[in-house]
Amino acid sequence: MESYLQEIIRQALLEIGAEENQIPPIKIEKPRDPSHGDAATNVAMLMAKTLRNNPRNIAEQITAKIRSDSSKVKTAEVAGPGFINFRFADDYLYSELASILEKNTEYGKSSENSGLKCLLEFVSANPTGPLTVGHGRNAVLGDTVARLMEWTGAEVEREYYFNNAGRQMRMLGLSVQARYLQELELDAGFPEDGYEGAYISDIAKELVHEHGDSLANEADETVFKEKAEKVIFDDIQNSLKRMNIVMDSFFNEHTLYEDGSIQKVIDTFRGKGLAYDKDGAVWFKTTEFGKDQDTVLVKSTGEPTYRLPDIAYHANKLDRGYDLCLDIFGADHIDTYPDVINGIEVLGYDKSKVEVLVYQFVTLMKDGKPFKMSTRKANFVTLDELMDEVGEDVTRFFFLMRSPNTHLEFDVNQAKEAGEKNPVFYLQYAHARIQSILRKVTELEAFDGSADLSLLNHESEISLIKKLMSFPDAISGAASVREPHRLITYLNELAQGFTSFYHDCRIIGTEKNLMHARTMLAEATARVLANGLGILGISAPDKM
RNA sequence: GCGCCCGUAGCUCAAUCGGAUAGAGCAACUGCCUUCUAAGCAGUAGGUUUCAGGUUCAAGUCCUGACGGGCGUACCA
Repeated sequence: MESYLQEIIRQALLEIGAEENQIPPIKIEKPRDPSHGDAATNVAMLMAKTLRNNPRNIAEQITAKIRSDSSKVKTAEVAGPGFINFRFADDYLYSELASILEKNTEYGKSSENSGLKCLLEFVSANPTGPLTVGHGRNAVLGDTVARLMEWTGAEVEREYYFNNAGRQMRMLGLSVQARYLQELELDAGFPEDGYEGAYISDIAKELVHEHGDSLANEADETVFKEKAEKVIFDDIQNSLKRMNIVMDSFFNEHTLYEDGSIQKVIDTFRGKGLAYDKDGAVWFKTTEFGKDQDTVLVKSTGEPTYRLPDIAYHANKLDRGYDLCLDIFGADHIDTYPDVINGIEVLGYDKSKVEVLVYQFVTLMKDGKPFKMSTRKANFVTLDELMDEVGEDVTRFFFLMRSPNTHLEFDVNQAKEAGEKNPVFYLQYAHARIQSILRKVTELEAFDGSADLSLLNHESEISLIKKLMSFPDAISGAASVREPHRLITYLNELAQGFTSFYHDCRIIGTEKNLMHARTMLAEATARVLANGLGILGISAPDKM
C-alpha cells in the first residue's frame, strides 16, 4: 500500500510541474488521530519552498491530479496546514483481513532484515551468584530484541559471555571453602570480601554430602570454585529457561588468552602508538578519542582490566562474520563501552557493526517503598524469587513495558495483583475471551472458515481490522529502534479495539453469515494477540 | 568539575527517528452483570510537557543556558 501511494503521489507531482530531482522521499505515515484518515503524507509542505507556493495550494493540486485505483483508495483529501489524507477502500480492508488469516502464525513477519546475521550478547553475568532483578531486565530485553529481529528476517544468535577466572571467582571459591570447613566445624574464618549469600552455604553442604570431610585438606580453593561454578551456572540457566530464554552459545573469556588474540590487541595498539607503558601498567591512549584520561589495559600486577578482553571479544565476534553485534548493557557501563568501540576501530573493524543498547536501572517497589539491594550481602532479590512471587509472564511483561532508557519501577504489589490493576492480564484476557467464543461457535455447528467479510461494516469492526493491519509495522518499528515496549503499546491498543468490538457487535446469536464473518475477525484478532505475546515471550492462554 | 540518561495528569509511564486537538494505566468520581469471560465497558475530572531563550510552515521531540534527579567518572567487573 505504501509504495502504491508513493507512486501515485509522485506521478501527480510530476504532472503539476515538479522536476524529478526535486521530489523528496515521500513519507507515508499513519495519522495519530484516526479521524484524519488511514494514511497521510506531508509532501506538500516539504515542496512548498521549491515550488514557491503555499502548502495547501500544492496539496490541492496534487489531490486533483491523483488517479487512484478505487479498489484501494476511497478518498484523498487536503487537511490542516497541507497534509494529504487517504482513506482506504473497504474492499482493500477485507482482502487484508483474509490474508492475515491465511498467514496465520507467520503474520507480522517482514523481510527488511533478511540476510542480516546478528549476534546478540546479553545477560553475560559471571557465575558468582544467582541472577538478580537487575540481570532480569537485561535478559528479557535481550531476548525480546532477538525475537523482534528474527521477526524482521534477521538470523540471530544469542550469546552469553562470561569469565570464570580472575579475582571474583577466586573469592567465590574461597567463600565456599570457608563454608565447607565451617560445616565440618573446622572453623577457618571467612574471607573479608567473601560472598555471604545463603547459596554459598548450600553449595558447601552439597560438597559435604558428596565428599564428606575428604576435601578438608585441599591446598587451594580450586575444587570449591569449580563446584560453585557448575552449580551456579545450572541455576542461572534454569532461571533463564523459566523466562523462555535459551542461549545459543556461551563464550568463555579465557579462550581469548589461549588463542593469543589479547596479545594481538596490545601489539596492534603499540604498533599504532596508541598503547604505552607507565608505572608498570599498559595504558590505552583514550585521550586520542576525546576522553579526559588515558585508561589502563593491563594492571601493574599483569592482570588485564576487563576492557582489554572485551575489545578482543568484539573483534572475535566480527571475525565470525556477523553484520551486526548487539550488546545489552546496564547504565553502569555507559561510560566504558566507547573504549571498546574505539578499540575495535583501531584494529581496523567497521565500528558501525557494533551497537550498544543501554538500559537504566530497576527499582523494586514493595508496599510503596523502594527495596534497596546490595549484591554480595544477603539482601538482594533473585530473579527466581521474583518469579515465584509474581509469575513468569508478569516478570517478563514488567521488564518490557517501559522504554529501556528510563528507570524502571517494578511495583511488586501491582504485579502480584491478579486483577484489574495488572496490565499483563488485559492482553491475555482478550485472547482467552476470544478463544472461549470460538469454542462456542464450533459447538453450535461445523464452521468451514469461510465467510463474506464485506458484512463487516460496523465502525468497531472497521477500526479493528485497521489495527490488525498495522501489526507488521508495529513489529518493524519496535525492532528498528530496539524498543520492545512499543509492541506492548500496540497490543494494548489492539486489545482495546477488540473489547469495543466485543461490546458493540455480538457474534453468537446474530444472523449466520454475519456471525461467520465476525468469527473470522475474532479469530484474526486472537492470532495477532498470540503472535505478539509470543514475541514478548508471554503465554497466550485459552482460558483464564 | 567532566561524561551519559532523564524531567510530560496526584503516582507510574506513552507519544510512530519535527507533524494536525499531548495519550494510557493506577488513584478519584458517576453509571453498566436474567445476553458470547465484569480480569470488562461507557463517561467525568485531572496539563503553561521543570524554567528561559533560539532554529521553521510546524517543537514534548532539535540547539544553547539554567534548575532538579539518576548513573558513571578505579591499576573493580
